[in-house]
Amino acid sequence: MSDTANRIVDIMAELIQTRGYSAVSYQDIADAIGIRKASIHYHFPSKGDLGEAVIRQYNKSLLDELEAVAADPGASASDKLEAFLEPYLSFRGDDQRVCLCGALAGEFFALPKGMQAEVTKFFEAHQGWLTNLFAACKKDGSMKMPGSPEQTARLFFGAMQGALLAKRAANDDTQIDDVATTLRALVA
Amino acid sequence: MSDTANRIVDIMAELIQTRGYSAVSYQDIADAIGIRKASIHYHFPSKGDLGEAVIRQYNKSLLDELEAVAADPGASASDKLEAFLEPYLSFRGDDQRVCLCGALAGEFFALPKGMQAEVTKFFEAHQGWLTNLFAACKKDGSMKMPGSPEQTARLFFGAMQGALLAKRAANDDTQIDDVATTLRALVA
DNA sequence: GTCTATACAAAGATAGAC
DNA sequence: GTCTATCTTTGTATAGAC
Repeated sequence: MSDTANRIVDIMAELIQTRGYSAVSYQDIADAIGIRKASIHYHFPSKGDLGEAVIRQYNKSLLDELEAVAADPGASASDKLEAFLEPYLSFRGDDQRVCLCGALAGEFFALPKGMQAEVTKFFEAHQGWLTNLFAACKKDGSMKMPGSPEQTARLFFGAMQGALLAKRAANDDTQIDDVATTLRALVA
Repeated sequence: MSDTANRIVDIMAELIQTRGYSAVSYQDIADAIGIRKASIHYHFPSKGDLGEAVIRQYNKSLLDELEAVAADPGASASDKLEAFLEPYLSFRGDDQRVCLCGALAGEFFALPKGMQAEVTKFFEAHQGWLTNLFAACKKDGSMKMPGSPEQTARLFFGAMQGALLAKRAANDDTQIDDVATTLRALVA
């Protein structure tokens, strides 16, 4: 992908994470990176094409991390849990973004089908990763947990997604740490 | 509020809950209830006015329920928790909606300031209600809990908001029950 | 690859008749 | 209160010069 295409994807991701997909226009992107609207269409013919590219890059970036930790024999169960939490914790501070796919999930049926499919992948992949982690922990007894591996995965995933929304809507930075701390204690 | 105004608010709520605020137009509403765009402007001069009215009605409807249960001397702590969970559980089935304010939180900075303020109120009121519930339970020992009353409130609230998004994005109805079941077990 | 120019549809909103 | 008609701006997208 060209340098310009990368800049377009990056700024689009940021704009979606702050305002949502429907509210972002090619004009917004053009203004942000100092080119013309028509140039964006050269790289991404339709807005849906761009949206898909944004989600795919986001998914890949996060999943690469998770898979690397999962495959690391030196990483403890706790290390792996922290690897899951880390991206959410990174939204602390005055960051106005939420999870890309969390934002998109809120306007799900306004999205083109191709984007919907990518959002679905994100949810399934992250919940699946957590389920695998907790299933392994259940086997070797390295973590207690409040329900089945899948139930626990869903609780953890949903709680962090919700915490991001709450942090921003209630303008309270401590939301993320509060939920992360409580989740850690549940399996400690 | 007139009958037409009520119908406008109701359909707008449903459209926001399925597609988000930015993706809904006056034309969509007009088509849905069989009137003309201009008629909507008579009742709600601007889209932001309508958005605010929608959130206010949503907030009032849910908070009235919660406050009634909180004030009911015959309601146990468990009854009160169920009253909190009930609106989330109602999204099970083939309902394509999520929580109105959960959807709006995802596109927070695309909203007019007046709407942002109403969304903030929702988050603070519901987390506050839960915090009060758990604080009372801590005093009388009627529930165990995994953290402080406020931390527990944030966990419960975020987890249910996240569960709604996950249910729809992953197209898996069991998400909501799984999370609700796990939460109940945490304080049982 | 980026630009100017433009097409075309849809958006939010207002004026004024009924 | 609802309508038709219209305004103005913005949206996505394409054509074609450079």
